[in-house]
Amino acid sequence: MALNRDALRTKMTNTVLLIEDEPDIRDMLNFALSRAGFQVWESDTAEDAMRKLDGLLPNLLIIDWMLPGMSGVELARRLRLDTHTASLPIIMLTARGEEADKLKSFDSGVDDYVVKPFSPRELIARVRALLRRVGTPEDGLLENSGIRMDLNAHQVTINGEPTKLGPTEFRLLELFMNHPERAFDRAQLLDRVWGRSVYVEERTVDVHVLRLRKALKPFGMSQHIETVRGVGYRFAPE
Amino acid sequence: MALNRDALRTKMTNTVLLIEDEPDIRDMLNFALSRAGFQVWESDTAEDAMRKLDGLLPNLLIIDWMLPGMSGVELARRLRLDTHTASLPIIMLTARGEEADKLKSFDSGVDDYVVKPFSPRELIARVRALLRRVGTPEDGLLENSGIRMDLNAHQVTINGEPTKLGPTEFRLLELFMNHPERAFDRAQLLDRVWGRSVYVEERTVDVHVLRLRKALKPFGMSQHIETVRGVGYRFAPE
DNA sequence: GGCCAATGTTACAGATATGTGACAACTATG
DNA sequence: CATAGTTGTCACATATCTGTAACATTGGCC
Repeated sequence: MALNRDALRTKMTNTVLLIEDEPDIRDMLNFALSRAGFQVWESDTAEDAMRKLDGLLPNLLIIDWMLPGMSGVELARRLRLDTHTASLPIIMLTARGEEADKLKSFDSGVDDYVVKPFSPRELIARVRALLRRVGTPEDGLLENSGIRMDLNAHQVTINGEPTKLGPTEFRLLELFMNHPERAFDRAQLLDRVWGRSVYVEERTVDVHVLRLRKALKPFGMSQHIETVRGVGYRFAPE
Repeated sequence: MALNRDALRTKMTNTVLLIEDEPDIRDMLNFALSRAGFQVWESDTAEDAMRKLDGLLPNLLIIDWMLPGMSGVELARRLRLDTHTASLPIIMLTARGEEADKLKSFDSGVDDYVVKPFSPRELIARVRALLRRVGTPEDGLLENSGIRMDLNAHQVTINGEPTKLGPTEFRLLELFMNHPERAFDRAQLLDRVWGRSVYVEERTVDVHVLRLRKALKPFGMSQHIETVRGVGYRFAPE
């Protein structure tokens, strides 16, 4: 848990795709969002937005209800149908305050709804609340050189194939993958994998490194655990 | 073995805990929520709510800003600090429309915010949107890998064949299927399946996992409940 | 090459964790 | 208040992990 908090804090900045045709509002929101630490992409039409969403996905969408061409609601509806974009958090922006609109909006799978005129600070608060709720997708995931550790599921997969690791080997690999390249001596490994209060022989580390290598061997990944002669061991990415 | 009555409260699909001191509003919301298919629990103070949350958790909280004694914001803040309740979705309800309040509210970890007077339909739409975002199924149907749970009917079918599960096994499977892949340790399972006010041995979890596996066995589904050695258990989809 | 220290490897016995069956107490319900 | 079902614990059986020591191999240095 404490780990997750840290992971969130150091997470790279969240990206927001802002889909709004009125330049004034777009600029104002871009300014406010940027100042709040978000990276902002802009689109002035639904069509342009869909093109942008073909590639790397943003963390959240802000969509204006009224857009030239395809409407915001229609865009939201379509995004929900596509598995690639289905789980993107969406906040809808609109000038109309009628309840029917809100309900239609929610029905199309929108996560939140803000009525113009609104305060940028409130919008940002809602953006933050939604991102907090969604969590960053790769949270709790360690990946490097085809080795993936899902810390929540407590599972390791190599090129998609699940692998079985003993508890100690799991923690050992976790440490290595958290600090790729870095070499640890045996004392450090004992400290960080076994814990401070336990006394075990330093050579025991060697045995567990061997066991970890054995587990990675069938996938041809054992060479990633390198020996640093006279020092200890390190994880070597591709 | 002093069992807390609260812990025995049966929980059906999509339970909402409504924390509101004004009887009129409470009744109105209870009516609207019930008609929308939610099971509603009520509290008229933050203190009572906290007591209720010691047992099995509802799916969502609706908290009034103004409460006698501990305020709604303070309650939200406290719930966020406790890992047991930290991830509960919260909607804050308030008569004040001032922006500062909203921001304070969001800062305390609230997911959404609705200003009185509001339309019950909008509130329900927001409840649904939030539950959808969190991953709670709206229709009370959980399905994965051929196992289907009807949370309303309290019934499990595997590939169409009905199965009988004890109450505890049912809640256990419900938790697992709500969080596929994720590994839970025994303390977490006790917390979330038994409720935190109950004290039972950790090994008791093992026995119920065994019983759950036995129930799934005739359908060849027992391998979906995986042991994570040194940690606990997890649900593994196909 | 020969030597030494560092590391790789194996085997194993003890320690831990988990699976399982039995049972008595408890609950709900009619 | 009797019955059928459920619950939590325990004791014992298995399965898996752990640390160590002994021996094998490697790498560097003279």
